[in-house]
Amino acid sequence: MCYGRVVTEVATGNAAAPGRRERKRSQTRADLIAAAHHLFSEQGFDETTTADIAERADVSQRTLFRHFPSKEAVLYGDMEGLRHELRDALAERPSGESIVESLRQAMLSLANDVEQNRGSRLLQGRLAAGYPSVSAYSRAVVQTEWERELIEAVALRLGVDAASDARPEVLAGATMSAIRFATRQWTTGGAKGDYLLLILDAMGCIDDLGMTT
Amino acid sequence: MCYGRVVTEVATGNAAAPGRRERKRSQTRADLIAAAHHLFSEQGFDETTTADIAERADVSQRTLFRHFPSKEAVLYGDMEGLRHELRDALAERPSGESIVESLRQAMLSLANDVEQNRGSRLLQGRLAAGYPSVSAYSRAVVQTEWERELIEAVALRLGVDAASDARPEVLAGATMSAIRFATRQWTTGGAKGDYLLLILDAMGCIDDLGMTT
DNA sequence: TAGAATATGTCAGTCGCTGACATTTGTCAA
DNA sequence: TTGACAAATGTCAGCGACTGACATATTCTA
Repeated sequence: MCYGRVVTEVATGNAAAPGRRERKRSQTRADLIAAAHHLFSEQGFDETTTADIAERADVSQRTLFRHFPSKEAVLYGDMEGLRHELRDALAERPSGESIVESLRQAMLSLANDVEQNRGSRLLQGRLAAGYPSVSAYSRAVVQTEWERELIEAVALRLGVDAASDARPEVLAGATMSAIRFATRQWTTGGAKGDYLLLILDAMGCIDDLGMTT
Repeated sequence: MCYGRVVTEVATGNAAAPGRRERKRSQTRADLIAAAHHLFSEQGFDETTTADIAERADVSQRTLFRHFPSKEAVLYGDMEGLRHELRDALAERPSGESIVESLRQAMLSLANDVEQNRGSRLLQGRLAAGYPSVSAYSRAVVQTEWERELIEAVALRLGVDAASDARPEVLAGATMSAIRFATRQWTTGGAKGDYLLLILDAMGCIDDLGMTT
């Protein structure tokens, strides 16, 4: 069940003037996210119903599901741009650079995002640690999307087909594991440490995975 | 939501005589799995309701949810032992062996299982490819359980704490990616090829991940 | 064989999520 | 400005996964 897609109808070419309609739309979207984050952090994820969220955002429950395909999607609703940032960051790396180094540099996007959205990211991390359904969504949807970006970027750089060559997927998998590890450390540590440092540290072992004892 | 646990109440110490009650219990469990697999392969996953499954297994819907915590869990209900097989296989490897080699050898368990349950594994693979909810469950529950086994085994062998040292998690992540890649190849190829060979092939690149271009 | 333990059925109910239809609101051209 | 079209929203009814509670039946054990 769950996790269905919602057609987000992104800007129709003209990225300059959003217009009142689009402005209102993204406002209710932001309201829903804010309402959800507030309630989740106050009462917990399972303990908050989608009706509660809609109520607090002052829209109907039906409207919530027009903006988000699932309750979990509202929680992660403020991570939209991150995927593209990741993609762009990867695309901008010089092709002369080693791939692992490119991946490392791309992690700056993540670190940047975490720094600018501390509260939200911490909430997401804590809920993922405490609620199986949130953890499942994070793994199965959010992280899988990022992984796909990594895979495609690596495949492009290696000049191979990701469907027939395992290397992109395996390298991306190792990187995602490093991200998970770092994120967990950051979350359980109360978001005090330097996220970027944690990631780079975790990624350090990729260079000599094969040599592991 | 979903994916809650069910207390499976495994054998009460005495592994010899299951007794009629336990026999009946595991029989209805098997019936449910068989019914589900049949209906899933005939009509698809989303198109089959838990009421349908219960009906076909000739039990009440409530009973289904006493045996399995979710519809997805019924689909993967015949994968119980695999996790422990994996663990045992890993525990039995000599500590002198390189860890990657141990992981490779442990993959024999998976390959064995796939060989002995072709139909079921192929169905699971196809449904995971076709239904987001199945794919999500596979990633978030099944694969995550396996990964945890790998992590613990590697941590033990390295003599490090998996909570503070990233290497076990990163190596396990790379391995899981190789498994995913191999499984996808096997599934889309119609389950014709040698699964073990596909896994070993995919794992081949782990040795020199850091050197990638 | 009595009594405890467990498995099952039944029923009512919650909650996530969706389709259908009517209403409002923003947009854009005449 | 107005009038028509498109998109956003509200309302309502309903499906389906999943759960708690209680009664009943079956199995185990002393």
